[in-house]
Amino acid sequence: MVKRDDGVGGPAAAWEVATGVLRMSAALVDGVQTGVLRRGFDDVRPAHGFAFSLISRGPTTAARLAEHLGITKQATAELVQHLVDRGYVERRPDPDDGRSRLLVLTARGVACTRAAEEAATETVEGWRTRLGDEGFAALRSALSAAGTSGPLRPSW
Amino acid sequence: MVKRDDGVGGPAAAWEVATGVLRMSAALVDGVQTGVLRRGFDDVRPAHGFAFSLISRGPTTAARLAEHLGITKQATAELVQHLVDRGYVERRPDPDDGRSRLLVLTARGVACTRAAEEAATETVEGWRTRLGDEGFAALRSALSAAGTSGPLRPSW
DNA sequence: ACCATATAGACAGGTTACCTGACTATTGAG
DNA sequence: CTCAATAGTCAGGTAACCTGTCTATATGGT
Repeated sequence: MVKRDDGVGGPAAAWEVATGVLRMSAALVDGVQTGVLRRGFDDVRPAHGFAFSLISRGPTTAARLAEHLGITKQATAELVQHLVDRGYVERRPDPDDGRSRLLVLTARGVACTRAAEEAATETVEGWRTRLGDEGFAALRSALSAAGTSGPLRPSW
Repeated sequence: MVKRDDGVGGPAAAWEVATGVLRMSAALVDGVQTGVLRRGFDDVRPAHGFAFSLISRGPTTAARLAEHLGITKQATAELVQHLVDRGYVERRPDPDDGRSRLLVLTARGVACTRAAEEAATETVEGWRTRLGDEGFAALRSALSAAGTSGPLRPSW
């Protein structure tokens, strides 16, 4: 008689899921990175993508971005400067608060964000091809049902 | 008539899966990190875990570890020194090759590896609780069917 | 047996992405 | 009107990576 390890539960299954998640995430990050590179953006790192994902939702401040990324204001200022220098982001005065400056994407920043979304979609569509519609739908609903929430940020 | 975006395919679904994978991976890394910390190991980073995962499979050399982690030999040497200094890893002469030294886990290294596995299992079991056995099994098989392969290493 | 080349690892030095701490300017509440 | 809180900057430090160079050992061709 087989043990339940071969079915649903047990540490072996947990470990398999853990490594699967890590591999899938690594494959996604890598796919986005190379896809963005292939589209001509060779001066952005994955961490910048997480910054884009906030800024593209509308003008933000460096302080909010720092909280979103989970890093200090100083590190954020450096990251923003990098993006400004390379023409992805623009700083403009905040009409409502003389201390802060609003961060907005330039046209190039929007293009890069779109490139990242396309690359992510490509990678994920590759999984859908392998899984079939049914398996893909199962993956999708499992991911959302697992309820891992919080801001999207680099993990290590 | 609803569009197929609400069913299986389309860019929206792809994006949802992408962010779900990233969030789940981040939650796992975080869960392992805090779980390992709670078990008394406060001087290891996630990257060390990927080193442990290779070394725990049997004695290795720094060169093989470098390739496994996808970093240079120099960075690997530094990482290994860190682990040796803190009593997780031991260097011993390679009987078959006078140039290389074999890396093996100490008792402390084994204990830390086990702590990481326990923490990972805890985190994954949390998902199983939310998903139910059926959803969890679906997640498991989707992850393995997606066929993302390659060595387990940090992605950014 | 010998030499050329490849490989394992160490040493020196540089880059960068983060950190802490101290500072200025502006806001907002009592 | 002051005073604490907040947005951002400046100065300096740390650690994890990098490239380039070196020695010692191994290996394959002549």
